[in-house]
Amino acid sequence: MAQHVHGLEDYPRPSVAVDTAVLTVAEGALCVMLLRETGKDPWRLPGTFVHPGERLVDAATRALREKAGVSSIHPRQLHVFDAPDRDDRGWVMSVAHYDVLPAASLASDRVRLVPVAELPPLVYDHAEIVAFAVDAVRGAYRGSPDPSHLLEEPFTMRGLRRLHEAVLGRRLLPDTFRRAMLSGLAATGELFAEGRGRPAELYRRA
Amino acid sequence: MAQHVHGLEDYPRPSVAVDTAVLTVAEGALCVMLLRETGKDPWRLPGTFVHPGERLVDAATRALREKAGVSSIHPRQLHVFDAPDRDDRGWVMSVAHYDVLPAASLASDRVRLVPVAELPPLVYDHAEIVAFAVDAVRGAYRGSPDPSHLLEEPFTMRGLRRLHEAVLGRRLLPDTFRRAMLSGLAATGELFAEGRGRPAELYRRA
DNA sequence: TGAATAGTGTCTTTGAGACAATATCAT
DNA sequence: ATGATATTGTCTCAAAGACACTATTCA
Repeated sequence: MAQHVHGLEDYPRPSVAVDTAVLTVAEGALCVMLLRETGKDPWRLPGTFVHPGERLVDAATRALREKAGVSSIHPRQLHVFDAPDRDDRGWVMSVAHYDVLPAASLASDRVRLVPVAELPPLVYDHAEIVAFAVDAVRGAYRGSPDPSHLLEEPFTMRGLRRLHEAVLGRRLLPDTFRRAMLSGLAATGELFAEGRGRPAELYRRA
Repeated sequence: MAQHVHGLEDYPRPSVAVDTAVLTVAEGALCVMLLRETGKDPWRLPGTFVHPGERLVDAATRALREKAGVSSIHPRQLHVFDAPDRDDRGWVMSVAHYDVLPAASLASDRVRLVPVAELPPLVYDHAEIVAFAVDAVRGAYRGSPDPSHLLEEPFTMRGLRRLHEAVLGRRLLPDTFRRAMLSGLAATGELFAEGRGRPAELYRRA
């Protein structure tokens, strides 16, 4: 990479960070993964500064692996938070990212899963980043069945509906939900019985 | 602003630029404002590096005023383009922005309005930025009447429809369009006659 | 059999899309 | 009157929402 070519050395540059809101569903609620450096710091999202030659998505992935022990992640860009005084360490822009992962892959003693409806105070503008991420994920779950692959296949219609109810934060009518999702599903023909009642058919994503 | 505090001085930093796609409607087509430094350079979007303490939106506004003579602009953030080799001068990220302005306010000998359907080759990834901007603007014009205030009030339903047809790049049915837009409009009660035919009612945005 | 759960039938409402009819003006 | 344009009526179709019904299983 050619550094210090004409036009680039004249400007002071900002530090560019990435911060990622990792969302999941745990105990029937949409949760965000938070961590804190020490026991008394406020909660924060995992983030890091971008290294030279690194893509933003790779920086976000690296931060999650190193700081939260999370792998197999594919962060997506949300928004740049650029208030000059947002970070008291200096001029730092944060490119917010988000991703959605199964809660099982977030098991670590370094992190805590917190329902997005009960957020504690977060550093800087991290609460705003969570709000952006929640909007993006809820939008995706309105239109298609489990776009983030939180469920293991195959799954029942009831399981899929419970997941969507957790993500959206509201109850869904079983019949309306079924008809909205069927076009994006493939029936396996297999059945799954759980306790009483008629067994449910098992589906995969189409 | 506190510079060189712990943790910030250790990392080489990228140059952060803003590039803005200014869209408008001219001669019945959605156009983007392009400029070039010299006569033989390829076409480009107006952009600049972000100055210390400056917000991205202010940098974009400054670039448009200085390089294209455009004022009264309110750029909105689209996406960060961060390929490490996207700019041959070095490590440069570009935060893409867009805005929509009346063609009359873009009159300048430094710029050219080009229909987005007939883009010439652009520098770097500027064609991709234009594509992002076109998607955003078309999405906004699908749902509500002239959200970017391109039309002077009051206007006729026909004028509004011609504008939306230009933005979306396809013909719209007069009656369907009218019914889709009426909820976002306020009828003035005044009429406007243009040549033959029944005079059209004049509307304002609701 | 009865309770519980899964799935379907169907009615209503809403809106898009499309075609046809009516209204109002210039010539 | 005739042509041109504006506006409304109405038909069809599809999808969401909601309620009621049928189907299948366990206790």
